[in-house]
Amino acid sequence: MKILIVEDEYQLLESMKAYFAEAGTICETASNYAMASEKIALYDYDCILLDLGLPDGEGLDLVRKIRSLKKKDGILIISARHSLDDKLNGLDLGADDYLVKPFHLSELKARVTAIVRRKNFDGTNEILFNELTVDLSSMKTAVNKIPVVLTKKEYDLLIYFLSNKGKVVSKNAMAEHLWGDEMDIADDFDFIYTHVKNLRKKLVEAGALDYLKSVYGIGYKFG
Amino acid sequence: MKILIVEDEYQLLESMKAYFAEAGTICETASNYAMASEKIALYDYDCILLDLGLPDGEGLDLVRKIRSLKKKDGILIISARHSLDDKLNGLDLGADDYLVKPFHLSELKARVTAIVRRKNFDGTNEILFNELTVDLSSMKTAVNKIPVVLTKKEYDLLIYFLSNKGKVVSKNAMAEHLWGDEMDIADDFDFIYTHVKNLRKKLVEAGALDYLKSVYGIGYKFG
DNA sequence: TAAACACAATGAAAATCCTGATAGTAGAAG
DNA sequence: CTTCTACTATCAGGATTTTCATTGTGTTTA
Repeated sequence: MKILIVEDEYQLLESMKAYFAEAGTICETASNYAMASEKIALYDYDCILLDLGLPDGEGLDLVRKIRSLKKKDGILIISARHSLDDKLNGLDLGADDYLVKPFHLSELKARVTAIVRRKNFDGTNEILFNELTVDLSSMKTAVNKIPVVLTKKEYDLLIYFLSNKGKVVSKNAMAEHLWGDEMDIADDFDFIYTHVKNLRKKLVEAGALDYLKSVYGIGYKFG
Repeated sequence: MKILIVEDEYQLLESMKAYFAEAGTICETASNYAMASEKIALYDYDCILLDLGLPDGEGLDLVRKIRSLKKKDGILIISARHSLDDKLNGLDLGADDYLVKPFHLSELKARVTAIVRRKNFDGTNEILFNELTVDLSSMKTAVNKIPVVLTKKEYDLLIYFLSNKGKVVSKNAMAEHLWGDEMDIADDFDFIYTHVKNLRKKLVEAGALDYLKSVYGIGYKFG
């Protein structure tokens, strides 16, 4: 999972980042309107955590912008303002949820998880695909009800494939989502092959069909 | 693969037929209860797509009939009715899945594929053509019982030719079937020649006759 | 019929992908 | 702190897929 945190208070930004990173989420950050705007235009995120009180621009404009770009990133608005107006405005413009400062990091995470879950999988916390089952809340995977133990990367990979079922995903996009922008796009993606191989092997050995087709020169297509 | 489509709406019937035929599936059709009943009694299908709203009989009776004949055809019920009763009834009587109108053809196809896959899970599903044998469940090919090792594309190609035996297949259709949406608009089919060549070579070297005729300006004809 | 053209087949080479072995790393356990 | 273990990354090989250049074959036209 990959999120963008837009927040100008340095301390808070760092805590949020640390909290999510701890849980294995790829975090990118922006501390002002301009940076946020740029990153949003360039990348896709599972969820954008957006503080409305930015120094150089109106946060709600970002919401408008994201939706006008037809992007499907989840949006969680964070604000110190208690005004009902802002909240309604945000939701009207297409934000998915709203959180008022101060808040507990655990609540923040719960809401982000909820948004991502809703966005990708219709609110159920289980993904079903033929003989394959993935329980998002417990992060357990199974083939025909028989548990399969996946590593973090394998699990992330599987989730990514499942949430892009039927679509061709490029290795660039995969790297982008699973490793964030620490990784140079021009690098080669040998390590992806290995994770794909391991994931495939575990699923097939557990009795699943191999739904993953490689698309020569581009990436993969699942389902 | 061979399916029977039972549907009284002419337009829908034709679209479904076209969609499956394009993918190399053999399609037979019936537009009323009587025709369906007759075909079902006479032939075996991998899957029967059954619309419940027939003019001259109750579709669920067909399900009952198929099962009482101990036939193992897969059954996918299609209906405009949302009622849970119908769904449960159908599944109780032995249907394999249920689809409510309106639906996307892609979903229909996915469900049919799933049914057929389930049905053939441990049964050996073999295609036989003279000295040629293809085991679909294990994806193994043989000439006169002697195994021939094919690559994925070669295998796909062979299956496509076999399921369109006797018919002329265009290179466009081949590309569509073997590469689908993974490939952008293809203006160049050079790679098909290569795969055809490799497949031919392997089969002929294994002792099979060359059943593949090229059709100038269009594509190929197998058998 | 011969020439001109379009399509098909071929072999070789390049690009990409898969696999197994191996080494580095981080966290858990002792 | 050290060892153990599981995970991730890297690498080299071989396999697969695609591209390319060339040659061969069928079709049309003069």
